[in-house]
Amino acid sequence: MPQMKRTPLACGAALERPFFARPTVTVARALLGKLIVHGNRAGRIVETEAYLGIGDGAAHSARGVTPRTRVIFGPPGFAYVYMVYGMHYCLNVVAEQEGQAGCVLIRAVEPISGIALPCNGPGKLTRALGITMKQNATDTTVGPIRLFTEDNGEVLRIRTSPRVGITKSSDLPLRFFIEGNPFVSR
DNA sequence: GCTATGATCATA
DNA sequence: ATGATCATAGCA
Repeated sequence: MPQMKRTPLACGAALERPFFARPTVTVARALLGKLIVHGNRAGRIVETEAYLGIGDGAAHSARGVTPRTRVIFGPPGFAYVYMVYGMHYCLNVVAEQEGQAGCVLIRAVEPISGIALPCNGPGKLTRALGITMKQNATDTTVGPIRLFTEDNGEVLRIRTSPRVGITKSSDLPLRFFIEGNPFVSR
């Protein structure tokens, strides 16, 4: 614990709509190091994955609008939550302009406050933050899940790799994480 | 209606 | 490597 000293909680500005209205990969990288807050629980995003639209076989949005994927085609900055394997929830943040598919899976966060469970995996972090389908399709700029910059001009070392746990389009380098961070998954 | 398939995780 | 467990999507 002593070796990972950080400024107490330099919570900066809330992320606004234009932050999310950018290419999905840009948003996926930009979300690293940002703070995510739900109720009294807060963490720092250390690992993300980009899921594109048509053409990305691994993305839920690959085959167009369905009841489930509707939010991914909606306004940027909204939360897309879904259940995987019948027992875990995954949290995404919608990117791109409204009408364009694209979202960013939050894969791991570093606990900052109010967190009592491991956060090094997409299913674990939703559990630790108390996120369920109730938060699906909520607006992160005004809703229960909020995102903030962390005001400590630290320059992040970002690494890239293929996405985890998928079978289609598994060669694309769309996973991003903070190099050396101990809270990255696996 | 029926079935296959997971953007996972814990256990062994 | 395997099992838990269920919403979604595609098809009949």
